[in-house]
Formats: sequence, structure tokens, C-alpha cells
Amino acid sequence: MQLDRLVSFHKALADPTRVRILALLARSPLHGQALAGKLGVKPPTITHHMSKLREAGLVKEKREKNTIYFHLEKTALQRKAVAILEYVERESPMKESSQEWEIVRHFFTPQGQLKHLPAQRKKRWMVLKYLMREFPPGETYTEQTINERLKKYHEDVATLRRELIIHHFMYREKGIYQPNPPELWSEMPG
Amino acid sequence: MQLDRLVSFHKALADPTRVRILALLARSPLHGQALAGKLGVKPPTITHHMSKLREAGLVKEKREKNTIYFHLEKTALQRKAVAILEYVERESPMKESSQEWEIVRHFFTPQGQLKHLPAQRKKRWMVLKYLMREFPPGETYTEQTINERLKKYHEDVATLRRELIIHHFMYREKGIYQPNPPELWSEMPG
DNA sequence: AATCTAATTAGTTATTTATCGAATTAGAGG
DNA sequence: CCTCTAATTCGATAAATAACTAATTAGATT
Repeated sequence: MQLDRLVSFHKALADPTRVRILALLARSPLHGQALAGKLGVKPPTITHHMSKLREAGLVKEKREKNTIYFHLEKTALQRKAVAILEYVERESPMKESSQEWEIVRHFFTPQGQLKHLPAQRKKRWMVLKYLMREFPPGETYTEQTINERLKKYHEDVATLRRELIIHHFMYREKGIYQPNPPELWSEMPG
Repeated sequence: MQLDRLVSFHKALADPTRVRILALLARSPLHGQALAGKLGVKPPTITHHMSKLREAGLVKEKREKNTIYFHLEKTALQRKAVAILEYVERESPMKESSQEWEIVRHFFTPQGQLKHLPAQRKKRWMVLKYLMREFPPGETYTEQTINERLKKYHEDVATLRRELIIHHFMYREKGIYQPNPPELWSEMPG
């Protein structure tokens, strides 16, 4: 789910009256006047809230004579409720271990600059893997792009580039760089 | 989770900047200046957002020298994300069948008033069960409270009260009413 | 003590929004 | 055509809030 859809879903739930509406509709379908009565608000307020809930895809309605019955879209609610988890997960290639980050972070300044490449092979590998966050898979990168992005971390981009290739984090062909999938990375040393 | 906690959780996620912060922190802990830099906002804005996220229990912080590193409380996020599902579920004792509701609803006006108690025993039982939504288990109720709440449905609260007792939906002792758990209810007739 | 940096507070502004009363629209039924 | 009811729209108001600048606090280092 894209950011703005995700945010407007949570906006829909960021009001006590709307949450109570959903709880009522989970019991049974209700029409506007009944909701207004049970919640102690006026009909225009219900209209206001229902349009937000409808926009968020959480309720649907069925007309019956002059009356409009709203019902909860429970499967949509379930799906959207967990979307935030997928969203933060999708963006986090470092999820495997926060201990790893505890080691890696000492080689970066608070501004995020790399102080120096670790001498220890294991730590060096971790730092290189960390740098790969700049190059998500599924895309290819020119050498110029690689240089620009590595420059943010350290002056000596040539060494960084070479190390990334050596450990098979990336693959180079005719000046085009391509991130390897984790299966092709070199093993984490000792 | 109670309503206001639930709402303030969703308020915390109802802003694109805060969702982006969570996504960044899912990668690795970061301090305020780094967040400000990556998001293109000023430090006071970060302070503002972090206090909301902290209040919602989604981030924690660790001081190190002069710098404060924030990290995501992922398990809290997971727990709270699904809380809305439990909330709407908990309030819906009618979930077992919407066919049941199709029968029951004919005895209520669109405003939610009970037209009359059904003569058929099975339908009468269903209507009484439906009325029990007013009296969640885990609490006790005075007769006055019972009367007030039943009054919304029908004038003749005495009959309703008596029927609820007869069918063992509630238990009365010394003028205090207590809802029975479903195991103690009388069997649904027919 | 003086200084540097990160974070916070205070105060301001512009935007959003929850709610209401009054007026209007949309159907249904006489 | 008239009337009734449910729902919506319109306009107004009050409250919440996201963002900034400027000033201040809190620790750490010199």
C-alpha cells in the first residue's frame, strides 16, 4: 500500500466517533438516524463520518426505501489493519538482527558518514552489507550513480565499489552495476 | 484496549511524516538530526513527532553522549495494529449469524425500538439475547440501570427484566443484576 | 569557565477537521 | 401535486495540529 492510502486509513480510525461507528456496524447494519441516536450526534455529523469511512473503504451501503443501511467491510478492515506492518517491513533490509546494527553503527558518525572500513573481515562485511541499502535490488545502476551515493558515506568511493564487487554484493558488466540477491553474497566471515 | 488508547494509536499513524519515521527506524535506530535530514524537516518537528510516537508506545530511546537514538518497538506496533479488530469484535455478540439478525430486526423499528416481544419462543429468545448487548459481562448492574437501558427499547421494562431472568441471561441477587456467561443461558428453543 | 552540539520549549501561522443549525435534495406514498 | 422522512449540502465555529523561527536547556569536551 502506498503512503497516502495508508495514512488516510489511519486517519479514518483516528476519531472516537468513527471507531464507535465501526464497532456498532460490526454488530449489525444500521442506518444514519439510528447511528446518530446511539452516538448522541446529529445526522450531518454521521454523513460527515460515513463519507470518510466510505472513502477509506471500510463501509459499504445498501439503499432500502428511503433508508440507507451501512455495513462494515470486515475483510477490508483486517487487510488494512496489518498494512502498516508490511509497510515498515518492506523498507527494512536490516531486519535480521539489531545486534548487527550495534556493531556496524560504531563505524559511522552520527551524521551517517563512514569513519573507515573496519579491518576485521566480519565487521567489514557487515558494513558493506549495510551500504547496500543504497542499492535496492531490481534496478541497475551506472557507475556515476554508484559514486554519488557512496560519496555520502566516504571519499574513497573506488575502494567501496571494489569491495562491494569482491564480496559479491554487486555484479558489474560493461560499466553497469547490478545488486545481487542475498543468495549470491559471499558468506559472512567467521 | 480502551477507546481513547486505540484512537491515539491511530492518530500516531495518521500523518505521513510519522509513518516515514517508523519505516526509517525499522531499518535501524536513528537520532533526531539524522531523521530531520532524511525527511527534510527541522529538528523541532522531529521532537514534536517523536513525542507523539513515544506517547503511543511505538518508539523508545536510548541516550548516548549528547545524542538520543530512537528505535522502533516492533512488537508493540504489531500488537496495536490488530487491536482495532479485537475492539470491533469484542462488541459484537451477534457475530454468530447474520441470519439471526435478519429475523430479529423485524421486531425493531428503524429507530431501534422494540415493537413487541415475539410470541414464538425461539424468536423471543433471540430478541432477548439481542437486548443483552446492553449489559456486557464483567460488570454488575443496579435495577435502576437496567431500567434506564431497557427503557430505550420498550416501555414495559418489568416484563423485559423478568424475561431476561427467566431465560437465565441474567442473575439477580439482592437487587443487583449480573449477566450470565453464554454457557448458563437457557438453550435456544426449537 | 567557555564552548560546542543535540534536543527541547515557546510562540506563531496556516491547515485540517469535528460538530452543529438551517436549508436543500431524493424517494415513497397518498 | 403534496407531504413525509432520511440524507445531504452549505456555512459557520471551535478545536486540534503540523510546521517553522528564535530562544533555551542539557551534556560533553576543551
